[in-house]
Amino acid sequence: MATIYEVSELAGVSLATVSRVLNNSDKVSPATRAKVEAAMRELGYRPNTIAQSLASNRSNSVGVLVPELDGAFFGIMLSSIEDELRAAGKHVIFSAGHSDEEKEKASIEFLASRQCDALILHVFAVSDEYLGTLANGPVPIALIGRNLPEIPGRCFSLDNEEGSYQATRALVELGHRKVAYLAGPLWKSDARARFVGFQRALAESGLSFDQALLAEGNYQEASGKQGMRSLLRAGKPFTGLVSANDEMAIGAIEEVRERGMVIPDDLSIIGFDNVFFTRFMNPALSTVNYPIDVMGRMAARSVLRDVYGQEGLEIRNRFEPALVRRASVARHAQ
Amino acid sequence: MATIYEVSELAGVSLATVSRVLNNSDKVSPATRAKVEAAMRELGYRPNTIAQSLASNRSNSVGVLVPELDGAFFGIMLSSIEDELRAAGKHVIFSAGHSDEEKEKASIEFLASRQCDALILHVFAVSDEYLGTLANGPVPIALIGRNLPEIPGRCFSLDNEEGSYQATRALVELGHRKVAYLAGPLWKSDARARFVGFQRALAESGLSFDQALLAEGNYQEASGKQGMRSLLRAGKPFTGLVSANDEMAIGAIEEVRERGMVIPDDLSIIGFDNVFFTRFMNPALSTVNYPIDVMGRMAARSVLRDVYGQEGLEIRNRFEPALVRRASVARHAQ
DNA sequence: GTATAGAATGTAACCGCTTACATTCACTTC
DNA sequence: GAAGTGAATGTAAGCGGTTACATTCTATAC
Repeated sequence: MATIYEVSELAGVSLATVSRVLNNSDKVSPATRAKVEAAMRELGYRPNTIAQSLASNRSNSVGVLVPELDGAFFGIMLSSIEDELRAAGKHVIFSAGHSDEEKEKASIEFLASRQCDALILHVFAVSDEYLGTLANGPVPIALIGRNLPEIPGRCFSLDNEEGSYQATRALVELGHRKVAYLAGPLWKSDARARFVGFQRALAESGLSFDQALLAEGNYQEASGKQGMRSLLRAGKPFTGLVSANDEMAIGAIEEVRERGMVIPDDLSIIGFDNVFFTRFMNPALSTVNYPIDVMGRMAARSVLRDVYGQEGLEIRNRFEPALVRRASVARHAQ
Repeated sequence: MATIYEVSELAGVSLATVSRVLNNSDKVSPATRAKVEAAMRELGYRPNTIAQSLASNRSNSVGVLVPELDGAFFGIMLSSIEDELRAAGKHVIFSAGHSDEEKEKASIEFLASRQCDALILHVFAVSDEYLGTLANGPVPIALIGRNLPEIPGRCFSLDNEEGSYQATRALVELGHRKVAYLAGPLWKSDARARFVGFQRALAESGLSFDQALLAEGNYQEASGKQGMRSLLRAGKPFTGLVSANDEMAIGAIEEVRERGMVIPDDLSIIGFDNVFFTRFMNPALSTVNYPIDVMGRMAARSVLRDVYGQEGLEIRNRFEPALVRRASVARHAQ
């Protein structure tokens, strides 16, 4: 691989001049620029990004941490982040935190040790305090699905409470008076917010919340199935179910089916997140849309703006959920 | 951030010695090693990976190119690759090729310009010739879902023909005599192989292949729906459908449903790939398992072995598909 | 014609590490 | 006791760029 030195030789200029045309900065006369570019072409020269990084103290890489690399939900986000950053000539290093505090910290360590210029994190397990000190450290961070007062401009979140409020309202308006709730892990802030929205909708409709109609899961399919089993076993009748996310809703549906109940005739179900395969289900699952793709894109833009000094980027920080009505809910005959 | 120089000062040794304990190579006396380690700890020293890369001419990063970053299928692969490589202290740079020749080439260019030590590619659009010259270039590549004679040890593939052969046989054995085929884009080698397996199973069962029962799609949902529409419109009756992948099968199912037909009573359907949500469908989709996760892992290991000199890794190159029987197929009453 | 300013280009130090080679030093060996 | 040996450590030259500062050159003003 040719180096900048060889290019300078061939073009008959100094290293500095070649570097200047490379960074098309400063003033280089059109004539020398042309000479240098010709030399680069002739040698098939491509800058060594590692050397550039070392000299400029900028790696042009941003680290992205998500709970899981697979999974319907995060793939979308990864995709939009990569798309946006790649277009700006930056590259992305991904890592998975597996919703475990130690693993999340280890991954952050790992990414930081990789000289990332910035980190985009979708984490739950680490504390606000930890994130606070991290945010005050040398490498800037952006947060998806979480708010940190220290860096309001680089936090991107959805109004989770509003989302399940809408979902619950939809069920109530269809005549459901007994509505169960399948909660996410309540130590996670978003799971709590979603639960609050559910309760608020109930209260506003003059319905009381019944502890026996609550089950807590971990956002995964199996826990949804198990949650539904415990709800049914409790014996309190209900005609609607609001699930804190789509995956648990799927688990719940499996359980319901195994008992010979049919959806939505015997039970109306509504999920949250609008992961892509909810459309494919039969009946298609009603859910609440979570615009994770644009949120990822916005986070990417915020680092483009704050870290790389790019200007004129359109950025939004707060997002509104939107109800997606499909066949898994039906009117309840009073 | 502390540098190796400060560590050497504090420990009272030379730069080289610090570097030696860092790479725990060579012989360093236990005493000096301890001194150095203490100094590193005291300074909170962490090596600058960029500088290491520049000096050692090794970036410790491997580039991974997939058609799409989102999507049920590739997420699994990304996940296992990251897992395996991360455990070895390497990091992964992902990029998407979008099954487009120019974009795939651009992504490969991009990854190579990032000084990746190796590339793991899941590509279709670029030619064998292009891959051949790439493989002879300076950066080693590994291929998933494709074979290149130049690098047999770093190609990882599934016997696609066998997979659809099995799927088709399964339908035939259930009494289906009229079986339609929803092909992938036939310019892709795997789509062709799958189609061949279908034809072979038919021939072996003494059934003739009817051109009117063939539709070609692009592996995406919408094309499956459209393919099914054209099959139905053609008017030739059939009781079974083999789809070249699961996503198209989903599209086909939508179309079928809209016409009031029920699966599997009116039509038995079988897909290919066993993407995770096939389980969630109702009825659950029969399919052919594609062990993309272990294939990704194996590709990662092959670069660990060939590029980073790691030994004792268990590696397999060829994989066998396996039929997954679920509720979307039923016996056809003769 | 000389002084002077500003644009274009060059010089060289540095980024933080690796590594070939040189040096030191404590033991053996005869 | 001199010479030889090998392990531990040090020296210094890169790796391929960036960039502050110095230098050269040209055009303008007087």
